[in-house]
Amino acid sequence: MREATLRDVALLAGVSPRTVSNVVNGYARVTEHTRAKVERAIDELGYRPNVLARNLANGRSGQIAVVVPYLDTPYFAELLQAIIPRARDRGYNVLIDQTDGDPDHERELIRRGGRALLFDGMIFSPLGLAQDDLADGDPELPLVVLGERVSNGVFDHVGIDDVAASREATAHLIGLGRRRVAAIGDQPYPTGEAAQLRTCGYRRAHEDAGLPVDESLVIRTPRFNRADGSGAMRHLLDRDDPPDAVFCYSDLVALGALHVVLERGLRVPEDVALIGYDDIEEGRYSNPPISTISPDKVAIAATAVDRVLDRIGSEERLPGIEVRAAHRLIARRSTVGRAAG
Amino acid sequence: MREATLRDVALLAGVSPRTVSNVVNGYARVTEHTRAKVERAIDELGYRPNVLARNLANGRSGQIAVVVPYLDTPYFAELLQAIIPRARDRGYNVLIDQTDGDPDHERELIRRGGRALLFDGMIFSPLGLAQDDLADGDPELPLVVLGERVSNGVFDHVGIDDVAASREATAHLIGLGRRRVAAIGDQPYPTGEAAQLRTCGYRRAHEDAGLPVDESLVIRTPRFNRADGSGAMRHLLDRDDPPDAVFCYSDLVALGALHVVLERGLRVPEDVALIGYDDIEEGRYSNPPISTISPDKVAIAATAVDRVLDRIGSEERLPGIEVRAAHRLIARRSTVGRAAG
DNA sequence: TTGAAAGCGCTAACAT
DNA sequence: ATGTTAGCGCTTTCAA
Repeated sequence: MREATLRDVALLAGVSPRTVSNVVNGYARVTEHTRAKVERAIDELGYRPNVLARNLANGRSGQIAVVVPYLDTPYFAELLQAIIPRARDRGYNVLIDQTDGDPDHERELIRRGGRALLFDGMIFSPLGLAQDDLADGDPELPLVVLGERVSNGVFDHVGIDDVAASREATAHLIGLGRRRVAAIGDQPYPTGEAAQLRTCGYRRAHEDAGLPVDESLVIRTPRFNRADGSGAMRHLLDRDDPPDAVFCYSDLVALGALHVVLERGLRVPEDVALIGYDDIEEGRYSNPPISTISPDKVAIAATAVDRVLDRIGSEERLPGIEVRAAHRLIARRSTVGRAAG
Repeated sequence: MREATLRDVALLAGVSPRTVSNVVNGYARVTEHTRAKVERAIDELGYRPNVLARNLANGRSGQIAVVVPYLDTPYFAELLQAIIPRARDRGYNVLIDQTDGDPDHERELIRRGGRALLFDGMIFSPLGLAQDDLADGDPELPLVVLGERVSNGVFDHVGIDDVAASREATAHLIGLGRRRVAAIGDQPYPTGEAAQLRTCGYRRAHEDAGLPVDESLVIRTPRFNRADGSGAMRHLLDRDDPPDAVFCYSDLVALGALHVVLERGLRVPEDVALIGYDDIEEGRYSNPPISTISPDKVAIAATAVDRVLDRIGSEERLPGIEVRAAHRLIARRSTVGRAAG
């Protein structure tokens, strides 16, 4: 049997479609009597509004896109887990896209190529695109950028203070008496902005302590994953003068590095102390658990969702704002040893 | 400026909307000449079809829902990473939903409550719903169920042979000379079907080897996560007669268990051998890496997507089929020690 | 092969 | 407070 339409309900209840619409959407005031009649008709027919028709009439899809480089990166998975319910609470569905860091794919998305109108706004964690590329996006698209970029006044940006956090992480290692602190995860201009900010914080911490930076201890990696961490760590341990501590630009990098250090029969943190970034659950269960920079993911998710929906709901084009979420350093056994319990 | 519509293109090209539609969709035959004219007009106006309108006219959303209990479970994240591109290749978007294993939420989804018509089909990994509950779903909804269930002839089911895989995993431990093999992850009827199949395989392996099952070594856990693995392992190690090997019903459980074993100063695999299930990347980087049952995730994803889209495309209601994907046992250091390299 | 026109089911401006 | 009605932009039947 055909699905009941709003019109069917109106006919059965003996009112106009307009009134049914009012009841369904909670608009305007409707007499208690009328409302009851309409609701009875809705139940009787098992009426469910057709989202597709509503979308067309509204010119809105009721969906936001969340674009991340990799879905199986725990940090993004944890972030998504916070974003989805937040959006749902506000009546929005989330469309997830992974780009694999492909610049063309990313560019197409912010231009709303292809699937135009499928989403009303976007939360975007760019990887392959440089700051300037973001300017080419569809200026009508309500956009919140996650991560390390700096807002250019057009879109919003939500993230933690990467320089400060990296400085703290590095200072933590130096404060533990380490003198040869390596960094794994630097990336070249122009796309590796997140990485560059972290390297900047790493340098600042050295300056603060009056220590020189041994440039050969700053290792570049293509991504922030376990394999990159392992590879870089192997390289570092093959040296005649290996580091006694490493600041890793993600927890995955730290876990990859940890794997290699233990494999070589070295001890963590006695021989090499390790600190990561992101505070993913996996880092709390590794052996030893890894110290890390913990960004307030729930705040980041909530802010990003609220802001993109505000933009969608607003008539005027809102100016881009910059939001800094909180972060804190969590010291675990990979830096402080048994002292961390 | 307003977005160009199909009508605008038709006007400019001097043809009817019908013809433009034919060109855009590659339908029917269109004269080379007409097509060229239309295409020129499309370029000139920067015309992009309005997906919302198309959806309404077609009565299709062009989206499939993928419903998983938890997005931040690496197994699901890895599966999704395979599902999304496959669906995209076939012109479909993926809508991701997480249920937290909430039975009501799951029930609502398979009934297409609320957001009816938002998706044309669904790939569903149930957790809170029992086999019988699935029968209440909207029978019109093209549905592919993932995991352990058995198809009831209405929907499709894609998964590996859990009993066989669990039997292999347990046999692997027994074959290594272990005699007190525990199992972590059993769950009670009626919802814990996946778990029960694994327990069944565990028992079979004992029968095969002529060993009795010590029922007190079969530990129930609410979920399959790290914390459950840790808790259960603590419980087992507190006994006077702890096990010398553990079959864990997921890699996360195994990682949680591993954490506890090492924390107590015991050795893996010398004191306790551990094997997991799912072959998530994390298990390859733990120390030691964990042995596991590796399901063919790419095949599972591809089969599920293809099947649900076939159902969507088909006029008649297809009968439910049962698809078994391949799996294999991967022996790593958590069971075979240094021998695994 | 192409045109004309009737929906798809809902929203909202306008009217009462 | 409720009814009337004209779209939203596309697809597709029916005619030509």
